[in-house]
Amino acid sequence: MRYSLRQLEVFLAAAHFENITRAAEHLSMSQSAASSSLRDLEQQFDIQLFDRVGKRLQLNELGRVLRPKAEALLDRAQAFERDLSQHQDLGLLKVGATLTIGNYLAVEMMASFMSDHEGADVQLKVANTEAIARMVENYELDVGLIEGELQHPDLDVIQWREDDLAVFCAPSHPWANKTELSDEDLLEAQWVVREPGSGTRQAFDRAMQGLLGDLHLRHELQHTEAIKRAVEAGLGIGCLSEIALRDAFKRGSLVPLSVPQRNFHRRFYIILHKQKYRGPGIDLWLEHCVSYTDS
Amino acid sequence: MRYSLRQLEVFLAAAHFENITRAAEHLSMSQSAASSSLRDLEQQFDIQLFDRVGKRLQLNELGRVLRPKAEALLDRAQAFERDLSQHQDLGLLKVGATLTIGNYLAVEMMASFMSDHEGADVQLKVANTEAIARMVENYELDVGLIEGELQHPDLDVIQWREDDLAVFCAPSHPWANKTELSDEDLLEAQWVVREPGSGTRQAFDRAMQGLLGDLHLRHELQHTEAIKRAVEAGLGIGCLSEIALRDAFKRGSLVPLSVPQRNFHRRFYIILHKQKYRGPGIDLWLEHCVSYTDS
DNA sequence: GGTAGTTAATCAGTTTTACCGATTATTAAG
DNA sequence: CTTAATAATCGGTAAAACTGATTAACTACC
Repeated sequence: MRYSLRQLEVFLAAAHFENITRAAEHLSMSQSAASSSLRDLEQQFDIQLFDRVGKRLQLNELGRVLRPKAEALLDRAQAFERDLSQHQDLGLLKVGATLTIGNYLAVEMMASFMSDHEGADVQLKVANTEAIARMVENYELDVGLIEGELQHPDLDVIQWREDDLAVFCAPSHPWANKTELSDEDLLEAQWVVREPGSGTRQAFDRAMQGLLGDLHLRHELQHTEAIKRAVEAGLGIGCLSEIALRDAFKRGSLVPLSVPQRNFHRRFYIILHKQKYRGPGIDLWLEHCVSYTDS
Repeated sequence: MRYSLRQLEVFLAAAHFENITRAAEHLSMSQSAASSSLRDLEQQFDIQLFDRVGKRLQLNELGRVLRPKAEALLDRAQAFERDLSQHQDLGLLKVGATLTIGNYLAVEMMASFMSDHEGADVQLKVANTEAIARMVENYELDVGLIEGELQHPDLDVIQWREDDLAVFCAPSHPWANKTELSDEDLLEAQWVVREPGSGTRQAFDRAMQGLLGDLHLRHELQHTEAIKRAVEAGLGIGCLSEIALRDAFKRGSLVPLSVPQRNFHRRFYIILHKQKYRGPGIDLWLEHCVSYTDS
């Protein structure tokens, strides 16, 4: 064996930071040790993993090819280390989710996952679809749960579950007892919706095709709870994922409105890096995602 | 990482022979080295992989559980070692090109390159000469294909192929059957040309030396196709690279005009970062550039 | 254009690790 | 009881990994 796991760690940290000094800090070693470790690795095989010009380190073609393989190998090595340690723990699972999923699904999923699997540890990161995808691509997250569609050569995108948006108003709103809204009603309404760029807004825009330019978008807010409170306060009617509204509907603090001629359906997706090693923790999480149904 | 690949090798050899001496021979090391290597591994994790009954080593329960995982890991490590030494893979090649080259040459070059070289992947970025040069300098692109001249201490600028601009008009234009344009004609004409800063415009300006201030530049457009449509519509006469006009001339939708006293010749260049590691992918691409002739 | 700040590489020196040869202890077989 | 086989251990050495300091090349800010 002409290389060591340590050299792999250095390589991957350097690839991640594109900076030897920070890589060394991250691995708790001196900058000179990291530098020579990387040099040794390259010399052993007479290759270059980085382009160097002055102070810059830039992962080159070969480095980009080798990185996923090294990442997978090191993940396996770490899984084996856990096996050796007998702490049959699954390791820390880093999950990313978009806002709606993170607030209304993922937190409970995390809780039930951790109670199902003694010793499991899940870390949740909430961000928008693009940020989640970037972090999964960059090995900063193990799994992503997203709303938006996505196409990426290095990522597996798995259809996960179905979701529907619901249009709703306050119980005191004049339409609270209306059986159905027509397109004319939609045009007349004062809307309180999520900001452009969010997955919920994308789905809303898609559902409103044809009317979009003529809607009265009175407020664009970044948080689902803020939208619910705004609608409760009578500022207009809203449109959010059903999962964010279930409690409010049950309590009666908000009232669903029927809009049968519009399609509010969408899908949630699970994303994973194709070349990442899927240890037992990830496998169990995927299983959990499939079997999980919120009660 | 609290263990080494070497320790894994020792563990596996010992598990195979159930005999440290043989295992040590097999790994070309002393018995004592093998013994302490195995002891270190067990001590690090405070585990026992073997039952020791007198002189005999017997793989125990835990050892039997861990052996297959260790085998799998070491196999992967060896596969990765092969990847490190052979690096036959071409990887993703990031190519930048200016507008004219990108639209009329590079796309077909990419396609034929990828069909010639199984497994090659080329990404194309279209931008102006300065932007391409900056990205090559910054290691964001592996190769640049540009029209403008360039002088840069960190970049290799290689002459690539010859190109000629052509002056042209609509078939319905009064000059469509004129054999030659004089300088007086050029001054009288209504011109539709590319915007300043573009490589095509640089070449045009150079060709028009001496007349430049007095030309009627009726329209300055950023896209070759827009210029062609403007000239077709009779808005004036144009000047673009022949490669952008070949189809239109063949179809007869535009007509070339002869301007023998002016030199419309120019060169295309390949640019590369001097200090960049030129892997097999880049080398193959350069070869492809030299040999490629559009049919 | 000069100056302070970053950064990767390098060097000299030290610590740690890996390894060897020799020895010892334990066991099984004769 | 002796002998052969073997794993563990010990002392010493060579290799490696690492550190701190320095250097050289670049960046960014005046």
